[in-house]
Amino acid sequence: MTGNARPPAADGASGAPDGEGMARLAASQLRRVRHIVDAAVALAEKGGFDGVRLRDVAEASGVALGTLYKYFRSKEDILLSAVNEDAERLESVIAARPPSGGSAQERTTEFFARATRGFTRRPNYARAVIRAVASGDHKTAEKVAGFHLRMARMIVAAIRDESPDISKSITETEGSEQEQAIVRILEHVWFSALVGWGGGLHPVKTVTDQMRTAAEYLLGGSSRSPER
Amino acid sequence: MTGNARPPAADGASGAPDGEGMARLAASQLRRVRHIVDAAVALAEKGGFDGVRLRDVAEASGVALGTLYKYFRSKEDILLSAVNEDAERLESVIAARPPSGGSAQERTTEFFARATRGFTRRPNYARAVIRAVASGDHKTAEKVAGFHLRMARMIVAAIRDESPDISKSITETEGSEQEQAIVRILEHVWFSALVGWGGGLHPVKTVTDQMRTAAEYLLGGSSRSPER
DNA sequence: AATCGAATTGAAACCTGTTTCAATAACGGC
DNA sequence: GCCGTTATTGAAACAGGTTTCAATTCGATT
Repeated sequence: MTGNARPPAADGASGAPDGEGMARLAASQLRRVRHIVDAAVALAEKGGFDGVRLRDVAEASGVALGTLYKYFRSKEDILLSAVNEDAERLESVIAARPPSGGSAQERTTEFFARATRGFTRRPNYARAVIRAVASGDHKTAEKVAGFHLRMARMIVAAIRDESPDISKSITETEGSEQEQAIVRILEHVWFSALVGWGGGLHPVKTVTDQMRTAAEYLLGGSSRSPER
Repeated sequence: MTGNARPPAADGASGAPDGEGMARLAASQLRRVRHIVDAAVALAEKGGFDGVRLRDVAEASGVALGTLYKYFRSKEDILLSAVNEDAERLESVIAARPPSGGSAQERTTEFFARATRGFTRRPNYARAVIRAVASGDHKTAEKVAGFHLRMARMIVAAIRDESPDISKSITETEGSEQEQAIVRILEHVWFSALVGWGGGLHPVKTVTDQMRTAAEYLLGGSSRSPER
């Protein structure tokens, strides 16, 4: 009886590690995972979600399909790892040079403008990732939640005119009740607007415009009752 | 030379009709389309998106796979037809008994509460439909856009304390600039919150709660700068 | 160096969405 | 009722995500 590709479980990091759970892997394994994600991203940049053929990912990253499926639960899972790395990088960039606007509203608008620009700079990859996030797969909920938490941390920082605290690991939701409510809405609007962009409903500019509008309503000072 | 399943094109209603484009079909064809959608919905109620196996849909609705693909471009397309019918029905219900709250904020909150309740009453079906909407398929963008337009009409009606005008066909965006901006944000929040629910990130109650919060910020009178 | 368990491989199978196509049935106009 | 056109069927093929598994390799331990 030769070993199966599946670990004997019992360990929480078994099923399909990554993110924090990837820490306990040997160097050679980390290298494999890295290659897999890199290959998937490269293919996504060229051909979007459909361009990421797992057989190609496996070949390009020099592993067998079975190995790929040992580390990732699905195609979406790989792309979610990639977008989580993106978010990490974004947070570094934001921490190094936080939004500079004078008001919370301005800083938030600037933050989303920068995030959107950076993200949609590689449109095919962006669409692929959006589809992965939107797929609503329960198996990948953790990674999606992790992404949300990191985004929330950056948004709260922008509202407060602070730098996101990169050193802290992300476990809890950031901010006061009210801040959290605002942040959730902003995240919803951003995500949904990106889905609309990805689906061809509107151009990128619409995304940043709508984020500006949302920031006005949520963080701007003026009250309003809509006029026809 | 036997006829192919594909019409000779040249007509806008060719590729894959439905919605308005479905009007010019013969009665027997309408009946087929109806059976297809019904079968898909029934399967989705049982097994969600994955439960809708097109071979089963075809068999249950008594048509061949080729016929199914003559009327619909994809699995998502079928589910989008279903959700558009849902939206139509919802609009009838709303028109018959519009949200009764005293303020725009209250009516809007009530509207989304009713829409969410009705929608998530069949969780598997709802998740299937969410996934179809979120898939971001360019080929189905029209149906998604149509859904958005109808939702927008209902939301504008709720804000204005009117009944949605069912008689009017949906072509243009409703409402003033400002109303449209608010409506778009509300739609984004609703959609994204539903995606989160569908992906197991939070319970249904979170959806309605977040809609209430969004309505407060967007339609409530009080200005605010978030307190920590 | 021998050894044992875990990781990896390679190749095939499986499943389901999608496409294709020749044969057949249904329909509308004459 | 006949005819040409269009719709439908049935069955097969294709594509790519996912699973499976016996054989092999790797790595740490001794």
